[in-house]
Amino acid sequence: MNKVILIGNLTKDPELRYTPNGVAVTTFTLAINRPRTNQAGEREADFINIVAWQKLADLCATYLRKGRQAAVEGRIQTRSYDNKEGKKVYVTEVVAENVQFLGGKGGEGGGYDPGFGGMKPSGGQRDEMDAFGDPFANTGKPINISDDDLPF
Amino acid sequence: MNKVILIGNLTKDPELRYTPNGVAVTTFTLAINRPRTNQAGEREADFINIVAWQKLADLCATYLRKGRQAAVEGRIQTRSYDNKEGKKVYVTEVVAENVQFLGGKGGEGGGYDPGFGGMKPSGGQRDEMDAFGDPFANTGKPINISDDDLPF
Amino acid sequence: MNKVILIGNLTKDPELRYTPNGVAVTTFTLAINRPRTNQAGEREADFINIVAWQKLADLCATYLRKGRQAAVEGRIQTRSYDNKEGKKVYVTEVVAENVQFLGGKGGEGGGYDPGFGGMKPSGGQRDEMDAFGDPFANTGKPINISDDDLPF
Amino acid sequence: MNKVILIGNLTKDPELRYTPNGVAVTTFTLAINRPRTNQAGEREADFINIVAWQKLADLCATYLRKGRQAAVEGRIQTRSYDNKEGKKVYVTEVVAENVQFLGGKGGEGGGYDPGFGGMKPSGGQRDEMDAFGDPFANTGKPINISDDDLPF
DNA sequence: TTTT
DNA sequence: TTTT
Repeated sequence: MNKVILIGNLTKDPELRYTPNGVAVTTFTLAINRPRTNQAGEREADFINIVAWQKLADLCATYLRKGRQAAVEGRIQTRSYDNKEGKKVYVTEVVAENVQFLGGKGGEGGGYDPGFGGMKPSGGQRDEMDAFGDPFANTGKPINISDDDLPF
Repeated sequence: MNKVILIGNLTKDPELRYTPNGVAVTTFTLAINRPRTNQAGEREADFINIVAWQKLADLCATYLRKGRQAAVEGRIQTRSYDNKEGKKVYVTEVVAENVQFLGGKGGEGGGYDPGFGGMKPSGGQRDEMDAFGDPFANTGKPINISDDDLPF
Repeated sequence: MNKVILIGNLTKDPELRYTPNGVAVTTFTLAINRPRTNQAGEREADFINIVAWQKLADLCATYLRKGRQAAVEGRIQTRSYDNKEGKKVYVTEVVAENVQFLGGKGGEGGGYDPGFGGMKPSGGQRDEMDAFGDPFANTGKPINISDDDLPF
Repeated sequence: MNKVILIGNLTKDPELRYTPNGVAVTTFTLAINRPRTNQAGEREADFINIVAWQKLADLCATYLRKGRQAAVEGRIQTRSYDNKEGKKVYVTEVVAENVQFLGGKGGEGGGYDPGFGGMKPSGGQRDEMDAFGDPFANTGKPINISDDDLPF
């Protein structure tokens, strides 16, 4: 059993990308305020990285924005990848299995314009992107997720 | 809301240590098998680091051993600390709020002998340890947990 | 382990009452829409009864209203009581341990006026109520909760 | 969101039955000890009814027995049916989505012999049972579950 | 109607 | 007896 349930607010707009095989992945971070203040009397938060795949990736990219509140059900996942120095980096994140969009404290709200990074490639576009060598090139920010990481 | 529920098996014996102020902390890792095999047809597991504090730290150190099965209820926590190169390292772990010891696939079972590293310092011993300069010295393995990290 | 996490909307205003000993209890029902339609193609909901005690009872009575959305963390409880025909009635409900008030799709919103039923009795008032014979009399709707049911 | 996670022990052997259309349903009750004693100093337990369907119903009927320990993940469901006096009866139960069989404190253990009530009807047998008028007749204990209650 |  |  590996169950996680979180309610928090997005620290930034979600980022939708595609694996080399064209599978949609969106990532975002939830800020969750701790119930108690720390010893210095300050409110702290945990910042938890979330990964959503496929149809759920599309929904998150469409409906979530910075500041919005969401409930995420999923599981904790540990991965490792080799960074540019060839050193193994260990990552812990939550793979979303279900996301509920809540009323939220707002964010800048408004329409949905994912820009280029969020554009869902059709089959043709996807091929072109693959030809590009780097399917993550559209955002400039690799997330070190490959098709080996597909959780299905 | 930040809720985690895990059932898994310990990868190693738990490690009980003390903060400079003498607060008990035990850490261990749960291996949780993924329900599905990956694309190569292999069974994979997630390895999740758990931290327990105070009385729960003592219980975990007493009753858990490598291979034993446990159910952990807690919350995900993100921390950062500066490593020896002065670089910020980000850590994600689960702070246990409740642990249930399950029948488990065994482990080597048997008595409880934590050795020196697991010895609970009395007030006097604790003072001596503090005088030692490094309360983590007893294990030789700092876990980069300080009294600032107390979750209570 | 007995953990429940729910997000839903209140079917009615919460009801705040007091046990004979003057302990605050509030009850309400969450409607939670099922993810899938049934075989007839209709959307269905589950209606789950929640009980909150003491300070949490007060908070729920203050901040929740019909239609508002809330996240409830708690545990399932089974109780039985004898109805007026002397027959044992079995009840399953969720005892709230934590409630988060979400933005919600509205409700009629607005100010907080619990009326008499929600008035927290001071010590003196409480005595008078006890003298009344039935501490639930203020609502006219006994909920068959006694001081034996206190979960603490 | 409607999530339940339980770890408890079966009060009796599970009961496997079939809907009129031949869908497997197994029901059992988990006893979950409360963490604290009540005001009289006694240990109490909650008794929670679980329903599993289809393949999971078969697995539960095969692997669970009175006394065995199990972890159940699922959701709370409310149903109503009309009893023999034509009165609406409200039922709250947990629909299992995943069940993990734990080591458990035993039960009488041993082989698997479901007897007649647990016999999975082949297509032909199922037809005969349907012809019987009451698919629940094999146990003599209707559970008031019909094909309308299928959660899929 | 209850389990360890 | 039900909510959005």
